[in-house]
Amino acid sequence: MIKLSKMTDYAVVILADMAQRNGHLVNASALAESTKLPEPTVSKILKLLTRHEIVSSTRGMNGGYALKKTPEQITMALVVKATDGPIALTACVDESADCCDRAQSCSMKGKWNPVNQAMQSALEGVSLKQMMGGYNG
Amino acid sequence: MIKLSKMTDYAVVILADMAQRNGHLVNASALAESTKLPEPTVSKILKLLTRHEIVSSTRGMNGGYALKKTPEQITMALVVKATDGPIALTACVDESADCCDRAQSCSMKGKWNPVNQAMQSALEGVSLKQMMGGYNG
DNA sequence: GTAAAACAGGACTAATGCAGTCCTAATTAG
DNA sequence: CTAATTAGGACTGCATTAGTCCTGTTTTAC
Repeated sequence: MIKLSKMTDYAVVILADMAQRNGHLVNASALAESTKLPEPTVSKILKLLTRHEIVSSTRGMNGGYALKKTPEQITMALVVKATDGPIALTACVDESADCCDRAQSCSMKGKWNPVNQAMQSALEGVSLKQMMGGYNG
Repeated sequence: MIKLSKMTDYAVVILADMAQRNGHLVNASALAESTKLPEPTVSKILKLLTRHEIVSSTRGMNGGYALKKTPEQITMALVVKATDGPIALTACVDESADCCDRAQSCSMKGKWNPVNQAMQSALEGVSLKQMMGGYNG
């Protein structure tokens, strides 16, 4: 089964939780407790989300995290990119790519683009807000 | 990176090769040579494709494989299902699913459906023929 | 009828990648 | 200066996947 990593799954749960907090700072351990996920894992994910500017972080005592975008602006494409890396179903994303050791003979070289793009569009079409639909804390 | 398995990748290469042969039977070892892929692997993939009725097989001496559908009819969704199993980005495909050990507390339970469906549509929208575009053996 | 060619199915092994944890450094409030 | 908190990265163990191989079944040729 094509699947996204648990990291992405967790990231969505964490972001949904943060979205309930109206921009207030929350630290990693509070989020871990609230989501029932292990703290080191939550921490790791928050770092990834921070690097990709989906959440903002504040260091030091009384520091923590907050959403940097609205739930409408946070698409699954963004989250997947942050936790799983670039969205592409194969390494062969363009004609020139050194996709595999069979590149010379591979007749499919560069032909995966339509699939990768369809995939990316699909993920851009779903926002955090949509995924939270019906949820009322 | 979200990615499909190498099996799916190989499957497309194999199917594209078969599509060049105008319905003639080809055996596994000939396909292995033609695609430069290892024979046992090619064989394994052909068995999967046969079970999912994408190719037909003929046993016995002078047996082999042939496409059972036209390149237009063979969508990426079909191929992925044959080689990777059901198309779903998470195990949490519906409200009732016993998706994980945190099902009770998971606020995202059942919310992945839009993403899974968007994904499936994306893969159904790309056919083998499209991927072979521009290829002239 | 026997042997050879080819597919069917499944068991096994090795390697890869990911989840998860932990440690050290940097930053800020008090 | 000390405590709280994030930043970054290294390390380990587990799970999944790729890949191979073996045994059985079917069909054709002689």
